[in-house]
Amino acid sequence: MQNKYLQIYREIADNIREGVYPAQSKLPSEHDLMKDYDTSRETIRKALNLLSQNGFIQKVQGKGSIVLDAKKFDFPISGLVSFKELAGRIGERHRTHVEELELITPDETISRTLGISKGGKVWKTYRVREIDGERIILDKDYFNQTYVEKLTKEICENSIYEYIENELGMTISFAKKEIVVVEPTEEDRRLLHLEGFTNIVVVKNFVYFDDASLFQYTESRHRPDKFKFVDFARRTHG
Amino acid sequence: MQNKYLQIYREIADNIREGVYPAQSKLPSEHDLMKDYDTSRETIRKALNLLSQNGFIQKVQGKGSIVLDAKKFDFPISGLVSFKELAGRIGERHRTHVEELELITPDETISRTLGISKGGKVWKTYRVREIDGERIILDKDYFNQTYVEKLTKEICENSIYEYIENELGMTISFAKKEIVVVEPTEEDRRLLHLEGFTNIVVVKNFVYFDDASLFQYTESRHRPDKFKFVDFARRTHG
DNA sequence: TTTACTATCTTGTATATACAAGTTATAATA
DNA sequence: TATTATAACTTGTATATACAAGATAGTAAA
Repeated sequence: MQNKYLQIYREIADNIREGVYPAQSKLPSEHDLMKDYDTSRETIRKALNLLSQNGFIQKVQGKGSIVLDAKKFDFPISGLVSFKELAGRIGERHRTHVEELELITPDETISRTLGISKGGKVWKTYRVREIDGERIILDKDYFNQTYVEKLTKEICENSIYEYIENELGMTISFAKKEIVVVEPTEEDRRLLHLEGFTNIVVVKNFVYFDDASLFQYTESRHRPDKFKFVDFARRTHG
Repeated sequence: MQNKYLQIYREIADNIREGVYPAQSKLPSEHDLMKDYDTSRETIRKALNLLSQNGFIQKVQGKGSIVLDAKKFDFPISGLVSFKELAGRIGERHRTHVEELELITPDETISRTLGISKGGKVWKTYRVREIDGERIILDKDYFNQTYVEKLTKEICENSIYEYIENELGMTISFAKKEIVVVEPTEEDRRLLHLEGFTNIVVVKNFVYFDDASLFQYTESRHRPDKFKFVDFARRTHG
């Protein structure tokens, strides 16, 4: 048995996704949910606040919790999900080609970004994501070897995040992302199908564990016509 | 006097931005903050959770709250801020050209996106954002007249959000965003400086009030070389 | 009919308590 | 010395209470 409030969050989130609570309708009141789940109001409120943060509902004082349109969930790359999780969601035919995999002594740039000390090593892997026969995304990943000791081609073909979380037992927690548009390099042109494209979308990812240690830097290089980023943002007042 | 927890949040956030709590250091424990702010632990925890959500700190059970690198705050367009707020932050010389402003009967597409009923009207405005003498962004805004009755050139040149929040007294609450890359239209080429660019970054914004009513649809069209989007994402487990 | 009030329902804020669980430093033990 | 156990300190979860504040429906008064 786990967290009560997380369980309630997931149950209500599923209900919203499945249309049990349709968009524009209202959730039961906190008082009613208390009785439904046999718990305290604060626990219900924790679950509702999670739903609000993640764009499922909008709480209005005095009225209730309004269900928002959950189209949010054909999200391509917002949030922090692995390509495998993503591909599973969109349900397309996809393949991953591991183009490079080696343990390197990092150059100045990578050393600084990942905070590698003298003599420290880094796992580097280039992976091309193919969807419906087209090579669309080039993922350039760098892992601090202090945290990820060994990588294999099999792990890279499946899911590195799955390996890290399930095998190594680490908890991936948060990331800072940066999206820019640049001209493709020779490398991009060699590895991706870029005929006729003069720009490429670069998503830089700095990924951290639970304890705020930075373990991964990734550059995800997308063909512009297949790129889409969806986000949910709340306005902070003051 | 306002919210205690919001005040505490802002005070600690400012302290982090100003380096009073440097990156990688730890905040005082919840117990100590309780005493500092003469409040209860739950109130402190509300403030800390806000800081965590917004990428200021990482909480680690048993250890404390680790301060993260607050570079987050040279953000160009993540979150939900107006161009005026943004430009104020980056402190560059900017100008806004109001290219179009009229009350229209919306076409099918706009009607459907904004949920306009028969006979309903929409304020449409095109604004070009000039930074350091270059016309870089084209903002195409559509406002449901039900919520925004009247717009003037002066309001559009200053800040529509400021007008809505301060004059109309409405609370802008959240938005769904979508980022894609497309080929520029003739209109883009006419209004922006696009010599040599074959792509344009389109940020679609669906903006909602407090009570979950959709009042604005915006297409922000950016010259790709000047575009940058920064985001902070937490991984949701399960 | 219209207006104003009131009771009631909703969510928001602040506080207090209890215990669970993870971390760390210290002291006791082998 | 090295290991183990303990105590103290940290954050996490769950509960209960009280009151504030916004929304709504019904009632009473003008």
